[in-house]
Amino acid sequence: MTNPSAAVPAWCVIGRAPDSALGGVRGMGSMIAVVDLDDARQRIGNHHLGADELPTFVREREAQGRPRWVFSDTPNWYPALLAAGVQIERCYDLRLTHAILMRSELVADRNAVASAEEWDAGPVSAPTAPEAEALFEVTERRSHIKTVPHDIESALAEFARQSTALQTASDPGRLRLLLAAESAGGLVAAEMQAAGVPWDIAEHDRILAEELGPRPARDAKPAKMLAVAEQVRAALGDPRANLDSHVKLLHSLHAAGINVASTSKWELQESNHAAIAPLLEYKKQSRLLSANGWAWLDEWVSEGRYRPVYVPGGVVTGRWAASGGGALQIPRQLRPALRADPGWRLISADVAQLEPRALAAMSGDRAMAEAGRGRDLYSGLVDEGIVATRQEAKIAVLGAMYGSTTGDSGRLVPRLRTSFPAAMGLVDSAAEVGAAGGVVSTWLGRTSPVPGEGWRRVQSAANQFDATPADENRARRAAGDQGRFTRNFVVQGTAAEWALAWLADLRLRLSQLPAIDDGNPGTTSAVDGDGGTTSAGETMGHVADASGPVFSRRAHLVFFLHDEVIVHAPAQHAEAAAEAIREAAASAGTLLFGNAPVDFPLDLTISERAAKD
DNA sequence: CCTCCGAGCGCG
DNA sequence: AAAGCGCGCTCGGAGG
Repeated sequence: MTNPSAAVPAWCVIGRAPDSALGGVRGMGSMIAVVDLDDARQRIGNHHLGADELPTFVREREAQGRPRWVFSDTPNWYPALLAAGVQIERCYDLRLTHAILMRSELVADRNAVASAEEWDAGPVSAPTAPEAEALFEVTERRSHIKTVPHDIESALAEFARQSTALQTASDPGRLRLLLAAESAGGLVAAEMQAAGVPWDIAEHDRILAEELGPRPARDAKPAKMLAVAEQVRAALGDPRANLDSHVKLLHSLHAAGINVASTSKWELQESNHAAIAPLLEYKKQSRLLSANGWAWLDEWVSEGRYRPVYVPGGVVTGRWAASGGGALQIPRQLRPALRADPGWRLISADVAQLEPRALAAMSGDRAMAEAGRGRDLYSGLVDEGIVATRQEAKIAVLGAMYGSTTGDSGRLVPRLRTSFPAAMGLVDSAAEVGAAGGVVSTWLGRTSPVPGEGWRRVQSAANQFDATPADENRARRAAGDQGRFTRNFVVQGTAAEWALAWLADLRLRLSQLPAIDDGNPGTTSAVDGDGGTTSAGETMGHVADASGPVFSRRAHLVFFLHDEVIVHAPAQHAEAAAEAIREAAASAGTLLFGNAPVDFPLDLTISERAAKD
C-alpha cells in the first residue's frame, strides 16, 4: 500500500513496520515501512511493502531521484539489496552517524543524541550470507550482541534527534561532510564484501607448499616445518624441545646457553647460536600456517573470492577495523594470490605518506606542504636540508606523529619543530590537551573519547596529599600515554577522513563506467536498474559470476586498507578506472582542504596480479 | 568444557 | 635495533 507523493523525496527512511514487530513470522509477512521526507526532513509519504518487494522499490526510486536512504545500520539492510542486484547511490547510516554526533565537540547540544543509548551499539560486523537472507533474524540469533533498533519509528526518532543536534553544530557543513563520508564507507564495505577479492587459490597453495611443504593430512604439521624444527632441536641438543610454547622454548634456549629474556624475533636475532636461524625460519612458517594457511583458505575463500568482514568506524580514530578474515593483515607474502579474473585487471593504488600530508594540510603548514609537493615527502626533507637521509626523515616524521621522545627519533623530532612550526604546534598541543584529560577533534569533527574512570582515578590519586612517588609515576605515565593517543588521533583520524572521501568519490566514479558487453543488453549505470535478471553469471556461467549480479560486469572496489585501494576492472576499462582513482584522490583533497597547497600523490599499478614491491 | 589474557607478529 | 600510534588473529597457558 502506497500513497505516492508528487514531490521527489530527499530522504527515504527504511524500517521494520510496526505490525511485524510482534508477529515475527518467518520467511513471509515481514513488512517494511519506507517514509519519505523532503529537504526540510518533513514527512511527505508512507509506504508499506513486503521484504521481497524492497529491492524493486529501491531500484525504482534510484531510477527516479536517488534519495539518500536512511538505514538503521547498513549491514542489516544493504547486503540483501546487493544480493538482489540493487546498488544505491547514497545513504545515511544512523548507527555510524550516532557514534560521531554523540561525541563531537562541534555539536553544542549532544545530550539528546547521547542519551539515546540503544543507538550506541558499537561496531557491528556485517552478517554472514545466510543471516542476511533472513532479514529479521539477526537480532534474535545474536542476542548477546548489542544491536541498534531497526523499526521505522525508532529510526525516524533517531533521525530527528540527529537533525536537531546538527542544527546546534558550530560548523555543520564539516560535520555533514563527515557523516556523508562515513555512511558512504558503510556502503563500500558492504559492496566489497559482496564482490569479494578475486583470489587465486592455486597460487596461494603454491606459496604455502613452497614455504611449508605440501598440504599435510588434517592437523599434521607440514613436512618442511617438521624438517626445520628438527634442525632447531639438533642445534639446541634438545631432541624434545617444544617450539610452539613460548615458556617451554625459553627454557630450552636457556638450557642451550642462549640468554634471551623472551622468544621474540628481534631478541633472538641478537644471538648467533646455530639454532637461531632455523628457529626464526620455523617461527615464520608457523605464523604463515596458523594465520593464512590451508585452514584460512578453506574458511575465507570460496568460488575464487576472498570475503573478509570489514567494520567501518570500528576504530575510535575513524579507521576501519576488521572482524573475521583478517582483511587488515594480509601478509605481503600472499599478495601474488590476488589475481584478476581472465580479461580483467587489478588496479592497486596507495597514497605515499598520507598521514604527514594530512597533518600538513590541516595545520596549514606551508613549509611541510612544500616538502611533499610533487615528490616523496621524506626525500623532500632531505632536499630541504632538514635531515641527512630519507631514513632519518621517516624516523623523525613518524616520531613526531607518535610522540616518541627517545633514541634517534627523539633526537630528530626537535629539528621538525624548527622547520615545521605549524604542523608540530598542532600535534604538540593535541598531546597537551590529551595529557590533561581533554578531548581533541579531527579536521571534520570526529572527537576523541574522554579518558575513562580508571584514568581519572589515577590522576587524582597523584594529587592527594599522601600520594606516593609510585602514584605520581603512574599518573605521569598515564598522562603521557593519553597525550600520545590524542596527538596521533588528530592525524590518524584526519587521514582516515581523507581516505573515506577518496573511497566515497571513487565508488561513484566507478559506477559511471560502462558495463562490459557480454551479449546481453546492458545498462550504463550501476545505480539505475542493473537488475539481477540480466546478469552474466546467471545466463552463461561467466568467469566473473562469483562477484554477484551487481559487480560481475563493471569495475568495482575489492579492497581497502587505510591508505590503499584495489579495484577490479575489465581490461578495457582499466585505464579509465585508474583515472577514476586519481581523480577521486584529487577531489578528496579539495573537498577536505580546499586550495591548501598539499597534494596526495598515488603509487598506482595496473596488472593481473596485485604483487607489490 | 569454557573464557580470558599476554606474547608474538601480521598490517597501516 | 626499537622507539612512538592504531588495529586483529592465533596460540598456549591459566583459571573457572
